[in-house]
Amino acid sequence: MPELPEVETIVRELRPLVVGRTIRDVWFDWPNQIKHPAPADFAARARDREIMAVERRGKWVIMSLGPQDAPYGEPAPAVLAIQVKMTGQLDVIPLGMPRDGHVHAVLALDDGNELRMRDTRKFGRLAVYSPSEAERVLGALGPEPLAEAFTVAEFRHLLRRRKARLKPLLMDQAFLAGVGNIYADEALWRARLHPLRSANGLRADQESALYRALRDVLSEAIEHRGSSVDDYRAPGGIGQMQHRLNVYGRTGKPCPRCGRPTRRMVIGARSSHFCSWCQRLPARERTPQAQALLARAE
DNA sequence: CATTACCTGCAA
DNA sequence: TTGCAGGTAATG
Repeated sequence: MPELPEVETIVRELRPLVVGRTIRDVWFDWPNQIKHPAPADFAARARDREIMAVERRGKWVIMSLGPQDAPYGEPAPAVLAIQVKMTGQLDVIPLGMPRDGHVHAVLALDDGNELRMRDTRKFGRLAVYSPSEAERVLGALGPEPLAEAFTVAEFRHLLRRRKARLKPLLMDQAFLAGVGNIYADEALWRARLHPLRSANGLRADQESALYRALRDVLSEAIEHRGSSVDDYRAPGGIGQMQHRLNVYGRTGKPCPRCGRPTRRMVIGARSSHFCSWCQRLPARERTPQAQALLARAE
């Protein structure tokens, strides 16, 4: 399930394969995956544009497209934005290679290759935006946790304005861009914080620990090309970070730090994994709702 | 703020 | 055959 490190890996591996190429044709067979503009207009908006750059913003793959050079094309640049969500895979391979039934979008490039998205569950989305539309959509995202400009002081400030539980808050893309279920659980484990803790109830040293934990785990995951737990695969193959996860998907297994069992509980309709000992919830934060959730933990 | 729809594959 | 997995948009 691609989060920041997985999308970063996809972007790095895609970049040398598509930058400088021009999109010559567009095909798709599942219009629901076209987020913008209307599916009927999508191909015309994307066609005959050069891919100038490939970047990541949160969990989005962002391709800057040059102006259309076709006779009646738009003289303005555009942005191709792709969300791979749960099961999307991007590949650049020779045009016309056999497709299985899960390839639902293909961009033909001018070098005889195609950029294809394979997506079993069809949650992935493709959009072509004008630069100002892209700015609006991406502007709704929170800060990039690995950006140099993202300091512990800023993180502290953001945490103190929110009373929400840490787990759903870390996954809120408007709060912080790019963190999903895996790395939220892993960062909380590293920082020894219970997922139900309130953001504005942390001590200063705990705020710093969480900042460091987030940056460390995301950087380490990028070094290992992401976690291939289900369908995630970058253009260069699967990642290796799944072997280095300490709590995610390890329900019942011993905590690598203290040996006590890893527990799993449902918070905001998503599973959370945490150490029953290292990440205790202070008595002060054991509200009736928290107690009820904890009672249902495995 | 919490829940549901979107989807399919696969485990129970 | 049911239900769960989960990122995000949409809805209550």
